[in-house]
Amino acid sequence: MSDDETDWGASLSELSAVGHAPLIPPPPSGLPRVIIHIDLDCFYAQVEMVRQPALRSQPMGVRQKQMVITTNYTARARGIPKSGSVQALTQAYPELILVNGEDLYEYRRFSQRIFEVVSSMTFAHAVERLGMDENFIDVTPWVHAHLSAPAEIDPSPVQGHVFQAASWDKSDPVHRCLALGSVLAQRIRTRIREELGLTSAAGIAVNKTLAKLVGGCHKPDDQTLLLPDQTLALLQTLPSPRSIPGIGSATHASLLELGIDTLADLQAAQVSNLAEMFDRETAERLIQLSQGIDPSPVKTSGRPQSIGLEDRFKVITTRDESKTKLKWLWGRLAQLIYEDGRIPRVIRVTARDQIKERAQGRRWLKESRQTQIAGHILTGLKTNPDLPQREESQVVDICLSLLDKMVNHSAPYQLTLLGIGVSDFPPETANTIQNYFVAGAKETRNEKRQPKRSHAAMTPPNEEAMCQPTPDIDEAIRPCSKKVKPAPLAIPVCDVSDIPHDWDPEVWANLPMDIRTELLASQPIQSRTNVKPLNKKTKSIASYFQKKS
DNA sequence: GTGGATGAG
DNA sequence: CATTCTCATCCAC
Repeated sequence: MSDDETDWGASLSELSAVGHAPLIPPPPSGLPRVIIHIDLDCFYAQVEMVRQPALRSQPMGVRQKQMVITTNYTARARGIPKSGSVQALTQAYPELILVNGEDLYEYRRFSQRIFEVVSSMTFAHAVERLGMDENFIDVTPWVHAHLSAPAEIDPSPVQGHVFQAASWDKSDPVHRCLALGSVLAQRIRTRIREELGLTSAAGIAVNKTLAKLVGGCHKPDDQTLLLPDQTLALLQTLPSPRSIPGIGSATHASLLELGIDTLADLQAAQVSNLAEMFDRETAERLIQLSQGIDPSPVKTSGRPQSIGLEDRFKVITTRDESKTKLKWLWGRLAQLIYEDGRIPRVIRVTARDQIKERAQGRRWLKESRQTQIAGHILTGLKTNPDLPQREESQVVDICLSLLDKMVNHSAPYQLTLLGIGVSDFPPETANTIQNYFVAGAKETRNEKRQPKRSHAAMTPPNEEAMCQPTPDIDEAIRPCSKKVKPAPLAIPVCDVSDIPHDWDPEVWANLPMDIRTELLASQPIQSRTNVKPLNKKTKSIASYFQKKS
């Protein structure tokens, strides 16, 4: 037990990745990983403020049905909570302006653009999305490359806060690594603000869990660095094991059953203590997480594996109402599939039946049914956001037949949720580098489409019949619902110092992200700072856009 | 492959 | 506590 109280146990395990060989990427010569976690401040509210700048000075929140899911910092400065029920908040704070955020369309777009900005600045490094507004970035290679610059010339000042700064040692190479990470984090956040007008918070640490946790120390619009030797100090500030990302309500409940109430209890636990409720691997992971040890790699997020829409409502009791709702959902989903550009092979319908829930004594009971969908039905979405009439009714009929598997229309039921989702996209073979450079092959690439129209103005069908209409509070300040489209995002030019010197930055900047990633991935890391001969594989492609000198 | 459980924001 | 509207992962079947 005494070894758990020394505060360098965690950092040691991080430094030498022994014991986690299968999970960890090859450890960079004794130095720690450097992970940045970027978290947008009250994301939905910020997006709405960008779309409507007049909202900036107002206490404002974003509403979905009867829930206020986030408020802006103007509201929070007045003591308004981050979230709550519409009822409670509007009663206590009549000045609070609410914007409807049930349609995630714009948030999705901003989220994609944030990912693009981050990816464009971090080159071939892994960027992993978490939800709409968070990104993990493994910047270890960049840090490594810049660490080799003479330390005396570049003392690499820290950007932002250092958690418990007293133990800062500028000559410690581990501290220097993290300091470099903080410099990059600051640049990334600045770029997100410049390009998109959004502020964010960041955490810099040796793994994902710690980066995320420490990033919460200074919000909004600021960043915090965690030194490995302050890991336990940070963890001691957490009120409960539930505060650890990865320990959700179910795991927390299981821990409580085992008599593990506090984080200290979990830190001191043995795998054998947890064996009743968890398998060995999970038990080990939970104990490690409680000690700030997290070997999980930052995974590169690709395109989504599924796209879905759900709508909750007061109640639906007939097949006809369901059909109307499904038609409306499908119309919106078709637009999203069109913009994605890939044709899914599976379609899924989700439903929630209050009567079934009560019968089974459950608080929530979501059911879903899925089926393969014949290729020819959806191919129209490759070129058009709307399907031909025939195909559209085929899709709606398929959805209804899936619904029929869940609800018995000859017995009473009360649906309170319907959703449609698609998945099983064919693997993307069109994005290979060969394909891109083959003459005339450009059109075969799976380019992301420009959105044609916004669905923000679309309202659910028969909404008045199916649910109590909620007064549009935001209409009060937005009498003319002017569609504010965010300016198209130009992929920013990289820092010249960060790409090989003989590559033309302008050409580089105009290359699609996947091509850049492929090129840099094939590029030895040292060549970003030192000139090295191109290897054979890269040469032929790289020569296409080398500076003509 | 299907559908539910869990966890994330 | 879940509320809302998602998306990913894991796992029994």
